[in-house]
Amino acid sequence: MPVIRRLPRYYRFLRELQSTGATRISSKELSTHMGLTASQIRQDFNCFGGFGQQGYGYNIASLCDEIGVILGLDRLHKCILIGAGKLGTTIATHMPFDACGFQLIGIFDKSPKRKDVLINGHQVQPAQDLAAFIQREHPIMAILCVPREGIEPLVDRLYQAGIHSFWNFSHYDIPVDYPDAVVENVHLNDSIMTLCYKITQQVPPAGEDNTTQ
Amino acid sequence: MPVIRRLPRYYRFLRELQSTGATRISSKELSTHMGLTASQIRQDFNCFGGFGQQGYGYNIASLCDEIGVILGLDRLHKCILIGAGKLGTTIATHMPFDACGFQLIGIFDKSPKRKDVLINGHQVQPAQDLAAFIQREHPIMAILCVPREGIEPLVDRLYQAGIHSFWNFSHYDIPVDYPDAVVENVHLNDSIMTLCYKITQQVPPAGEDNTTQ
DNA sequence: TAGATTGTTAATCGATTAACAATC
DNA sequence: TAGATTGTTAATCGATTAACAATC
Repeated sequence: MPVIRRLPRYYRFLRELQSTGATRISSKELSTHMGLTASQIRQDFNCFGGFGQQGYGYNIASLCDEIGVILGLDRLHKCILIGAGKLGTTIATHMPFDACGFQLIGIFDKSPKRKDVLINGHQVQPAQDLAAFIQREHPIMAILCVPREGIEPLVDRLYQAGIHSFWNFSHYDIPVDYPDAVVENVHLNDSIMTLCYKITQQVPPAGEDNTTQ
Repeated sequence: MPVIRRLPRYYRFLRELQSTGATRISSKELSTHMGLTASQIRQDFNCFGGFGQQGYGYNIASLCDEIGVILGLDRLHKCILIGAGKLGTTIATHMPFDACGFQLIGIFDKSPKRKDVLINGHQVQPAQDLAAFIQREHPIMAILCVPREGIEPLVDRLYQAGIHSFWNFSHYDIPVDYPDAVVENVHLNDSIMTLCYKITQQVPPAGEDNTTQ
């Protein structure tokens, strides 16, 4: 699982490298750029099968392709977006779905006022049509942009209807008691809070105890 | 370090709980809500000193406060934003800096055209004034919203000038070879890619091998 | 063939879990 | 006091690193 979390970084770096015209790289070289050990990199790539060649290293193009397949970037995944408010509209409009491997196939909002509003080519649909829509179109993920009060019953409904992957922007953590559900709780604040803490550690602290890590 | 990454989640959940009027919680109870073991929770809190009381549990309010202090949420950290384009303007306008423990004290852009444009009460300043400004005001973090080509020399300059913490939106990973630097490379795609992969795992895969994660 | 670099196994390190004594 | 629940130590588990044989 920590391996998987590193894959996107590998992917980005290798694509970047590829765009400079490079064709091969060794685990050693890669390790200096990524701040990991060569050993770990070889271990990582070998989790998914031997992509390298002894005495040569890794072919950047095919390595990229392999990682792309693992990450599911070689195909589009259908998704829906729920909550056509400010945040939802922004995401629906500005997120490069295709480039990210997604295809937005529907936007929903429970407010009748928002019905049929056109956002980025999609007519907002009423939330009560969700179950039927899901059964018909089989989207695989839901992007949640609803207020925190609405989130729990909504996730229940979606889960029942067959969506088990969520990208949640609601500023409320979806609890973990859905078996096999995949939830990415996206909180802007998360990063900021972590960063704050690290800053605190770095700057001479103002009188509180220096606990180890 | 994994402990620190869990703190924001603890914090959010406890605040949520607090708002419902609850005053105490045991590690056992907390564990069911958070999907962790009670043991781990006690271990986590004890990294920073004993916040609990035997036979009673934890006082939610004071636990929140303690975690808030650890995360640096009890005070404001000065920061600057660089790159007053579309993304930078959006962040400068919509990010709740205060609520996140930050205070935006300056916006910079290298383009003379953007000079003196007013964004959320801040006049855009020319990038060449950066060093002097940093020396005078001592911001602690820079939010980077510049195109990827510009990022490397910029980070060099900022680092020299005394900023060692970055929140980077440039869609290019800042390399890790600045000692003690704290970089949060924020890629929308990261989450999506990871999610893609997890979806892949979940959905019956279309003919590729089922490697053990 | 010699040099380079992978794939893979074993050793180390760190984080999580279990257990239980301390104590409210 | 008895019950509950923490703080803390020891045991387990998993991930990272080191080492080296396989092989291009």
